[in-house]
Amino acid sequence: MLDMKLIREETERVRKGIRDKQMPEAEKSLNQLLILDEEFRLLRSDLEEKQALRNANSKKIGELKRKGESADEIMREMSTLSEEVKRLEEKSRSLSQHMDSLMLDIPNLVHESVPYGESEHDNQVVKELGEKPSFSFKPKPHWDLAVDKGWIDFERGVKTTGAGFPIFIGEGSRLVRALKNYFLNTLADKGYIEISPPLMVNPTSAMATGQLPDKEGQMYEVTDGFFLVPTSELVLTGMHRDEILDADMLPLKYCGFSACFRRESGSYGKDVRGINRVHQFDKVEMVQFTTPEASYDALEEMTAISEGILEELGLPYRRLFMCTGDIGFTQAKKYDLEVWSAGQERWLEVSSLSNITDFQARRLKTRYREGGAAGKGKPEIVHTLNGSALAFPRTIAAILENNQNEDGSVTLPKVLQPYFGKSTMG
RNA sequence: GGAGAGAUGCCAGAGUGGUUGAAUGGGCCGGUCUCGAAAACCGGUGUAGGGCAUUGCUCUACCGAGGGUUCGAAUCCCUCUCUCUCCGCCA
Repeated sequence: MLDMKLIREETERVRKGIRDKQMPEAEKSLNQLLILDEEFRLLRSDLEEKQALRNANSKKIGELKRKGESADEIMREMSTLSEEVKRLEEKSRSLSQHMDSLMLDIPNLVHESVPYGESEHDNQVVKELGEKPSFSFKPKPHWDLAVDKGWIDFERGVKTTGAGFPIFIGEGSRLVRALKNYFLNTLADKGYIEISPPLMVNPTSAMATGQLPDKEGQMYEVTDGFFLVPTSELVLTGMHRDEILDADMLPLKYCGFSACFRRESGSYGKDVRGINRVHQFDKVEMVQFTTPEASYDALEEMTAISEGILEELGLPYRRLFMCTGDIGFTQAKKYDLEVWSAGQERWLEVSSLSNITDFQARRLKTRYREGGAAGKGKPEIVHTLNGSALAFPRTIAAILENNQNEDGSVTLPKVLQPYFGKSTMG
C-alpha cells in the first residue's frame, strides 16, 4: 500500500510506476481514487466541524444540568445535529472503505535503477557464475534419476495426496534434512534469527502481507478459515504487525524453514515435470526489517548470501535483475537466482529476493523509532525485504542432475557431506 | 468440548453515563539539589488524520474489533475476536 499523501502529491510518479509495471487497470483505480480523495477530504472537514459543535453542546448540557437549569432547547438542537453527524460518519466510512479497496490496486513504485521492460523477456542477466558440468554420458533429468534410485516417489504421492505432492524417501529425505540444516546454520552464522513458523495463517495476516486479495487463488484455504502458508514470509514479516520496533533492533534479520503450499493452477508442461513445480515444497526464507536508508544495501547483502550458498554448493547460477514489467506488484527491486540443471539443460529459479520498501510495512503497521513503543519521536515505517535461501526442490534437482555419475549415484557437494553423513548418494 | 473471569496509555492499574485523552503508581525524558551519583522534589511523556501557522497552537477520531441505545458512551446493550482460571480430552 502506498501513502495516500504520496499518491495525491506525486500523482504523475505513481502513474508512471503503474505504466512501467504494465498494469493499466491500476490507472483506472488511481483516477477514481483521486476523485474520491477530494470528496473524502471535503466531507471530513464538514463532519469534523459538526462533531466539534456536538462536543461543545454536550459539554454545555452537562453544565446546565449540574446547575439545575433546563437544557431542553439545546437538546432539541442536538438531536438533529446528531443525526446529521451520524449520516456523515456513515458516508465517510463507506467512502474510506471504497478508497481502501482502490488503494490495494496501486502497485509499489520501482527503484530508479530497475530496467524498463514489458515482460519476463526483458529481465537482465547481470551475473553468471560457475562452470556448467560436462559428462561422458548423457545426464538424466532428476525425474528419471531420483525415481530410478527410489529417492522420490511421485506415484505414491498421488495416491496419498495428489499430483504435485512428491514423497521423498530414504536418502532423498536425508538430502532434504541435510539441506535444511546447512541452510539454517549458514544463515544463523550471518546473524539471522531462526524461526520455526506456523504453517497456517489467518486472513488478517494474509491480507496484511499482501497475499490477499490479489493472490487468493494461489493459496490453499482450510476449513477453519486459515490459509496454508505459500511462504514463511507471511509469518516472518507478519509477526511484527502493529508494532513499533526499537531503532536499535534494526536491521532485524530472520530466517525460517517451512513447507510452502501453492495451488499453482494453470501451470503445465515441462515447468511442472518432476519437482520443478509442486504444490508442497520446503524453503528457507530470509526476511529483514530495516530503516529506509539501509534497505537497498540489505537487498545486496541478502543476495550475496544466497549466491554464496550456490557457490558453496558448486551450482552454476545466474542472477536476473527483474525489469519493471516482471517485478511484481509489491516489489521496488528484485533479483531472481537461477541454477543450471544439467539433466534438463535449462535454468531453474531457486531464489527470489526483493526489497518491498515501506509498501508492505505500511499495511502491516510495522514502524520503528528510538526507544521502541515507549520511545520518543515520530514513528517511521520500516522497510521489509525477503528472499529465499533457497527453495528446496529445484536446488535438489540441480544437485542431483549436475553431480550424477554414470551408475546413477550422486557425489554430493563437499559442503553438504558433513550434514548428509556421507559423500555419495546411491 | 463444558463453566467462569477479563481485554484501558510503555507497564501495572483506577474509572461504570456529562468539564476523561483518561486518576494513581512504575518506567522513561528534562530540571532543581549535588564535586558527582543516589534519594527527594518539580515538570514532561500516545497514535492517526485535518486546519492555521511554521516548528507552536488548534480541531477530529481512537480505552480489544464491529454494531446499537442516548442530546452525550471507556462507562449501558448486542455480536465477534483474543487472553486467563477450573473441568474434560489429548500428542
